[in-house]
Amino acid sequence: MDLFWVYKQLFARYGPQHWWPAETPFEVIVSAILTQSVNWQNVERAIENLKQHNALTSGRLYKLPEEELAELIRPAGYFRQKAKKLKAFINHLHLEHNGDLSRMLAQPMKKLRAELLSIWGIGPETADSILLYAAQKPIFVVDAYTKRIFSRMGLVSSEISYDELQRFCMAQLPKSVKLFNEYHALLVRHGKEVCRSKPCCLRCVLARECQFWRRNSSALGR
DNA sequence: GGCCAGGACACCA
DNA sequence: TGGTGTCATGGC
Repeated sequence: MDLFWVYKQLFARYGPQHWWPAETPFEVIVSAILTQSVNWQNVERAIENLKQHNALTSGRLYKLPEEELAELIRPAGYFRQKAKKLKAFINHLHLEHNGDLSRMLAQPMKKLRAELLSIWGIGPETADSILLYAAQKPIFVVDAYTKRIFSRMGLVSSEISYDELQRFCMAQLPKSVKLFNEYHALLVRHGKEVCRSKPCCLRCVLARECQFWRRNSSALGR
């Protein structure tokens, strides 16, 4: 079994996901930070608050006091921490790139990734989401769903690190922005919808490839 | 009322 | 390098 086969199954089942659900690269970055460990619906409320207060531009966020920002993003959870994280990013953008996001995102992928990871509050997944969905760089975004689905299928250990899983995925897929965009979105869709509980394989399009299904197929009535 | 959601960081050994 | 606690809201 290869990862491209898995992709084709997911795409056949769910179709295009049209990610990232945001209107501008800046909105991608803000929502990528807001969505850390939180339901997307909560992020949408926070984004809506920012829009209503006309605060969803780097210039406006730069001037907005951290306490006010925290109140606006309260629905997204961890709102004090996330206000700090957003401020850390905005301050970096203004200090290092004079507020010019396009210039920042135009850098080579490796350099930009290192720069993003150096900003407080941006870890590997957030950095890669920004690289892929805001900067259109060909990098595979790993998240909890990726690890859960692939380890449940027996492809990797559930103990695998972020970097190892990313290398595993990128080693067997063409380096395509379009593919990586859709693949990550499909894994999230599948993870949310089906592969949440352990005996997911009763409804899972990947059932026959899934180690859990193979171990329990008789008990599952197949 | 408990559990979980599209993580990251601080602190410790 | 790895384990644990912390950050916090909202839906089910």
